[in-house]
Amino acid sequence: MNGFSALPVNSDGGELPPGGESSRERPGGDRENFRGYIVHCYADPGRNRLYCAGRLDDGRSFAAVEEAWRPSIHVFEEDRKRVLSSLASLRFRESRSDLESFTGRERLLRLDFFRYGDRLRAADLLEAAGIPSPDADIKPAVLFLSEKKILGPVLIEGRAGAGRRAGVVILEPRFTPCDAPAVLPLIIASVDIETDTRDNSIRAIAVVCARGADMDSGDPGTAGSGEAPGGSGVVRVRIPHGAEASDAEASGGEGGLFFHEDEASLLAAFFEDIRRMDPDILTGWNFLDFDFRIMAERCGKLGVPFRPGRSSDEGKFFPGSGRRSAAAIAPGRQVIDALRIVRSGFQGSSRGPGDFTLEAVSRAVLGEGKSVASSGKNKIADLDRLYAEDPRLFGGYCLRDAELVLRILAKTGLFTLTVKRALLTGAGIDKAWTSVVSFERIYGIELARRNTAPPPPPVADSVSGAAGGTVLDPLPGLFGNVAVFDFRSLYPTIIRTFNIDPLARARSGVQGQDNAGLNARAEGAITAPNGASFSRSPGVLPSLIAGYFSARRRAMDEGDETAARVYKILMNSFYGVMGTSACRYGRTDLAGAITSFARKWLYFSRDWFAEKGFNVLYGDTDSLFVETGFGDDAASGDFLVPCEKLAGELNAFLSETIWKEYRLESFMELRFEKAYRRFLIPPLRAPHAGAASSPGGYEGPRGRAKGYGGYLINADGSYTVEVKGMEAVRSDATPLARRLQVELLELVFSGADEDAFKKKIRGCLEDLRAGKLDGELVYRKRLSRPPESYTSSTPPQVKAARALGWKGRRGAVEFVWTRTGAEPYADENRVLLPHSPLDYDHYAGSQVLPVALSIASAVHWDISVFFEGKSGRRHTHEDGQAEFDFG
DNA sequence: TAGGTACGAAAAGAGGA
DNA sequence: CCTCTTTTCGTAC
Repeated sequence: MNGFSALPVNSDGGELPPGGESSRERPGGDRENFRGYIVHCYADPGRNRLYCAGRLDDGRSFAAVEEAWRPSIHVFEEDRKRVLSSLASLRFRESRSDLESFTGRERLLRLDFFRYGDRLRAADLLEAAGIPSPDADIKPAVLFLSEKKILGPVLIEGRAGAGRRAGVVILEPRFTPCDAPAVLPLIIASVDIETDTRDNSIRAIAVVCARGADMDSGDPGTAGSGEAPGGSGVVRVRIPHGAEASDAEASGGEGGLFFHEDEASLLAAFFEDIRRMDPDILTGWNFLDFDFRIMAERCGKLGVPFRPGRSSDEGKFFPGSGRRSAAAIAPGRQVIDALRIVRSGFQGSSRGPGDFTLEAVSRAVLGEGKSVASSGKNKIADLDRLYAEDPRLFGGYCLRDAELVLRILAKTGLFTLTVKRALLTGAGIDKAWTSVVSFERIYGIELARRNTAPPPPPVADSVSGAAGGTVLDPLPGLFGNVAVFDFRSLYPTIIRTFNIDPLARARSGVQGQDNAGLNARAEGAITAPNGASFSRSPGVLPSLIAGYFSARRRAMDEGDETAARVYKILMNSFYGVMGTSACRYGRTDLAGAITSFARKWLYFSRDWFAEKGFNVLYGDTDSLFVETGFGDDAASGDFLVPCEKLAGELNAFLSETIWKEYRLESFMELRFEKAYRRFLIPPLRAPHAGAASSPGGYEGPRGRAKGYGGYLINADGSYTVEVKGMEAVRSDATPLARRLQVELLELVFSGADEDAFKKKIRGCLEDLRAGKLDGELVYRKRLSRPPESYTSSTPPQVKAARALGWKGRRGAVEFVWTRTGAEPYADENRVLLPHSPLDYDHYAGSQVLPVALSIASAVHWDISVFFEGKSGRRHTHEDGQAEFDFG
């Protein structure tokens, strides 16, 4: 069987003998057409087939059984001998592939396997032998979907029969990708379990279902009204020991509440609930790491089949380790953690809740807390008591928590956003937020369209260290009437303009540094400032981005904010994945090409403004802060016309330059963003910041990069203090420092004099020492690891966490600074703890005076009076700038 | 199973006087 | 006691 065969194998593998139980009797009637969305596609190696499960547009669920397709692996023809000897023990058919290799230079062989298990073994053997392959590491189900160019929505033609665990079973399916309907008729189930913390046994399970259509924040009839989407739910409670079984059972069934004598029957009944509700998505708060895991464990212990999925195959839980996060599989459905989605959703946009407990997020998002007010140990004690005394109410709380999760996902719009993103990338709903998987799925499909194989995965950790964004030297001081310009979607427009793309790089005719000498002969290639070269034939990424830009424009015209946001987030993720070896398309010089172009054009723009006589005060990656020279009488509108004119002139010059230098059409666009009446860049706070000198002579103190304050001119003529990077926006500064910084900036910006400024500081220091500000002195800081793992030093937050007895636990800790150092402020139940007397010297020296000094020095006011007579000592630099230390 | 780099501040810790 | 380096966190883009 092995050996080269000239016989082409068609992409359906139709000529191969069907695997598995091919002779099994086949139910189902005539061939029909269906339209739906694939929720989960996975291989069943034991039966040698693939399952695609999901939801049809008509609302029925389906499971399609693909038995004809056979998994393959591609290898390079030059490795043929080694391949054949490595895989001698396996059955496969070898043929010349009709795919082009990624570089376009090698020939590829295609190995078709009769059994999924053989393909798995082959992939392992190839890897062990160090033989590269474009696709051996990719799961068959992913290859199948890529090959068929399926992102999720599909037309299916096949023979239908009724299913036991899915609405329709489709046999001998043929798949064709199609457009998504306006709203997918998905069903989402939120699950919450309550356990006995002593043995992790389950006391109650609640499940609430909702239709995806009711999860859209844009629909005020459901989510906006405060009603739980969907509404109907079931909660099952195990009868507590000592409770009157008959009493409890008497209320069974009412309001979806059921009682069970034992945990096993409770679990079995829960899986029956899931089967009956037949959701496409299972979720919950911290669902993967807690609820799903516990259910899997308890089922194993009690001998109950763990069947959260659409097939009789059991679900699986893979615990996370190291960087790897936990994974949960419920065959035919998606498992997502609402906590993770909410966390990632708050990252980019507005400031989220302080922590991500269900209670805190409910309060922040829905404006209400959970039913059980306490947390931590009190919560456990309260729940224990409640369970023993009133199991019905206990079940009610459990159900309510499950409902809260759905309402949070609906209210924030995060469910809709997640589904839209999944639809766009083809990554499942569970992977919708992972940049690498999304990118690889999109790119894989585009390569399939071009009949091109992916590149072999990069060697681990080989990709890193490309230069990042460019920061222009900040000029410290207080300035007036500053215009802020920024490049719209800088990295995506650079990718589009300069054809920066993995495939275009591979096809540039020049490969990396080893062939750098060929650069001059690479006619027609585009060479980035970092030396990377790109073919001029349109790359995959630039085309994708062009498409996304126009789709985004359409979405905005139609008022679909969510869709517009999805396109933007997706485009912005492209740069990041190209800078990591976690992505098979990632290469250091790809990321470097983008940032080197960004640097070049940022400098270009800065110089253009400078030549026009403008003072460029600062800039970071894609922005420029320019002194306009306008007077304080210039209204918001007075900035608009001249600043947009400037941006327009620069854009024209930029286009002209890019055409002259590269013969390329520019998609870059500098825009006038906003104007500040006052703009303050503080000097560096670090010691010796002002002492630096260069051969050219003495240079003043450096300004602080990534930290500034501005007095934003609003359209109505009012002002807003905006702060970036400094204490006022840092969560690890005390509320005192945050408030004081904004107030001092407001003073300076609104024209107060030095005396008023000093008066404010004096008042603050006096109030501080009088104990009037004790409520604003609590630090809050996260521990990225459990306290016991800090060995090289003991930072204050770790000291406080240890005092709280934290073990194996991460998260935010609140502490105050006392005469004996950091001490915890409150316990897990938010009960205040006793602590030593507060160290006001510390707060004065670390929270009040640094904030005051950085603003004062930018304005050249001398506030040294506040440092004398304290524990600090005064030093004087050559330029007379004062600097202070504290003992 | 996993987006990136640039930057600043504060405190602890190391080493020297 | 001082200076210098390392560790850690949080942020800008």
